Amino acid sequence: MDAAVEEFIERMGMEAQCEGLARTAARVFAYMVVRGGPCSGDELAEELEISRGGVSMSTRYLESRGLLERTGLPGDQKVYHQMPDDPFGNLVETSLERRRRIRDMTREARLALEAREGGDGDEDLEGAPERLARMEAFYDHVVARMETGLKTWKETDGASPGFGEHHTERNAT
Amino acid sequence: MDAAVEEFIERMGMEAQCEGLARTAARVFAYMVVRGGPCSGDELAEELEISRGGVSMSTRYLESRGLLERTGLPGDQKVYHQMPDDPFGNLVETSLERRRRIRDMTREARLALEAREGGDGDEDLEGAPERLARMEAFYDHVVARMETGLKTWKETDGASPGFGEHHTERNAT
DNA sequence: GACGATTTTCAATCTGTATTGAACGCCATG
DNA sequence: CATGGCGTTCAATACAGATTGAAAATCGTC
Repeated sequence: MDAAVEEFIERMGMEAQCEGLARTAARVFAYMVVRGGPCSGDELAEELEISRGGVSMSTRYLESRGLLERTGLPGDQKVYHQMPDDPFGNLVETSLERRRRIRDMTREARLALEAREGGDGDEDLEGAPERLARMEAFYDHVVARMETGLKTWKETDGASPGFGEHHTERNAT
Repeated sequence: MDAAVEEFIERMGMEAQCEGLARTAARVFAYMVVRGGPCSGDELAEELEISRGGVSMSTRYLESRGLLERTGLPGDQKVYHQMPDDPFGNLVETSLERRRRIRDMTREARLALEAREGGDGDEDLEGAPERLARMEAFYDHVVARMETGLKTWKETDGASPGFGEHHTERNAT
């Protein structure tokens, strides 16, 4: 495999934790970005030097996040993997969901604090509702921006060539 | 400690990995959002039930990311911790940096691939530059939006009360 | 419906990272 | 300049989660 590609895959394996991807899954994803087209599990295992079980785990997980999809090739009972139409848009969904959760639990904490008897029982909590409200506002801002950002991406991306057509050299007939 | 606060802290400890925070550091951060004001290391260790060493590690790390700052109290040689002016803005910087790195390494991989002799040596790499370019465009989009989002946050946040004034009850004189 | 090929599952293991706790260093004070 | 109080460091440990490999399930085919 090309050295530049290899480095890309390995580095992606290290960095993509911020997207909530385990190292192996990230490497599979990176490889599939380069590879694009239908690719068997054996191929992945061999190219990335991971066990067949690991391939199964990773591909299944990537699918569940819409970062990979499976297909078949006529005249071949193997399962093949390929990039879905918009893998990157789907990549955001998870981070977005996490941030929504953080925002929600911040709000819950604030509401619980505000609901307590008016006089602050614990004086150390002075101003806590305000601080939580600020954190909530922050994550509201982040979530809102991620949502609109996702939308604009989908619009501009729809125009681009995309991963849609895979040169599925139908080797049957 | 208030049950709602405790839950907030624990849940934050679980979720904040997406912000690149270790569990303990995230718990300290969450506690400090609630607590706000000057807080000694001993207090953190006791409230969060972590070792004194762990407190030192976490606070040091949070400081390095601008999520916490230290201060002293007159008539007290202990080190106190408090929230900086804009902890949340600083929270984004790291995710932003990570995404920049992913974008850059994607570009590098693409350039390396394009630089190779015109005729694709490996036919499996057909379309790879285009796919990498799309990933690059995605991260460009993400990075750009995060940058402007950070700016707008700082503008709106500057108007809010903020963490600025801590009721540092000067217990001297 | 049995066979061969392929994928999935899962218990055991491995690995990286978080956490502890005791030793050390530092500083202010008397 | 010795002492006490804190903060930091770091080697040892604990732990969570990733990875493997072999057994089991699945699927298509004859």
